[in-house]
Amino acid sequence: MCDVMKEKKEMKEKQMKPMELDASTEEKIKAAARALFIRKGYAATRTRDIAEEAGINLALLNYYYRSKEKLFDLILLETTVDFMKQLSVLLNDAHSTLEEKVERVTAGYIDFLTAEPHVPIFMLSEIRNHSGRLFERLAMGRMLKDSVFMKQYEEAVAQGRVTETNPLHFVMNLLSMIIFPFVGKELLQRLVAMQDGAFERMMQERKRLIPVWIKMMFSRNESEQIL
Amino acid sequence: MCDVMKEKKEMKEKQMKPMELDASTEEKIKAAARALFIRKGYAATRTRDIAEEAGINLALLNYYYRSKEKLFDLILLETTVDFMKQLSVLLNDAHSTLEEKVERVTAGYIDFLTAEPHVPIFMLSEIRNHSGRLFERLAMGRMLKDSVFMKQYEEAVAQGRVTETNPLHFVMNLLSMIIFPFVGKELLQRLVAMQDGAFERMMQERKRLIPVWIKMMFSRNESEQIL
DNA sequence: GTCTATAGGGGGATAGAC
DNA sequence: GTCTATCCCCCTATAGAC
Repeated sequence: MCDVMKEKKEMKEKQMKPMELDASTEEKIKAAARALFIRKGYAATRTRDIAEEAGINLALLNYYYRSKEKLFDLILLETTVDFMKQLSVLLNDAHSTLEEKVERVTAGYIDFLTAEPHVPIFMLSEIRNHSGRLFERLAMGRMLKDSVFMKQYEEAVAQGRVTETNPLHFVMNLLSMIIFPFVGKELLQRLVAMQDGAFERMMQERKRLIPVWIKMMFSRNESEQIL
Repeated sequence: MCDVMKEKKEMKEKQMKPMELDASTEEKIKAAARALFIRKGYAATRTRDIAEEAGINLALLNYYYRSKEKLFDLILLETTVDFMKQLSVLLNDAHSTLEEKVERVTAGYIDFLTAEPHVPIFMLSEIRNHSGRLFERLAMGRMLKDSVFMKQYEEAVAQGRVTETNPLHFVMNLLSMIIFPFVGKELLQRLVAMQDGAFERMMQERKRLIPVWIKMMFSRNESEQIL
């Protein structure tokens, strides 16, 4: 676990605060910071805005989180870990087939990104600047390699059910088709003239379509093409 | 044409500067600004850094471009227009087939993004904040709809050669598979343990693979599956 | 056109009262 | 724990000399 989260945890334990019904000041600050950082990025977010959004005073931000940067690191890390954990859980379900995993990853992330469309671009653009110190200890280097998904994929290749032997292309294509439309929404909506509702409807369609496309791309058994 | 570019053009014409072999001060500033804005974004880039990168004095930035924001608007607009024009030219070539267009878009953008990997995330994250005033006049709403590509796509649908009838899914999938790996590089490289050279090699592979995948996804004629 | 020097404002952080 | 007031640095922009 990294410094930021460790400090955070110790702080919590030391204070022994009881669970409250309405969010504690500490949580209100974090929620406000998360909303603003994710929407506008680190550099464009002012601590004064965070305080206002949280309905508290600026000084409290430093009281609880020491500095803007420490607060940001916490949020970037939590957001990324949550995002990866979601993927990890789905890829390591021992009771689902390869096809079912594709369906669940697709549906799960499309729902998540519909609710939180700014998360991927936030993660991807901020990791570029802050990754060095933050993600070294995360050790997700073997997350894909050691997954149940990977074992099933290798089986499918061995049995000749799948054509492409590099599983990274498979994962890349799956994540691309799921995530990119949300990242590129602004541009895609301008490329064609698209209403706001139309985009959301397309994304719901893609829950069904992406698994079919993936099967068409990688399955050797052509009779399985459903559409 | 928008204000930013118009002002720029008038400025140039008024001054009647002759073409020089080494870049003019004006161009040096713009080049430095482009490199920094694209790499770090608007808010995180300081005018002092731009001046230093350009090897000139800070005051000259304001002399030539009035303000940081005007300089930024110019660069965001130019970058976006260049990016879209590249696409527009390829999609409107009257002498290439649908399949050839897919191949050329793929190869063209993979080469471009290999050289300029930060461009898409820059465009996509900054358009979010600055789009309002900048892109209204660009009128790219009919760019796809009026293209040769679209006519060929509709023909292919009418002849039953293509399954998916919504061309936006087609374009979305193509652009997703091309662009997303560059946008998500940092995360993808951490998801698996990947060397630096490995990523570039995969992207070169994808020049060949993406057109094949697209054909598999959307072509009704299964015998065309080459791989 | 290009420089130095500086004005002017904004933003992160803290001191100290309550 | 929470507030007000304030410090101080840094950044953009400009005045004015050359």
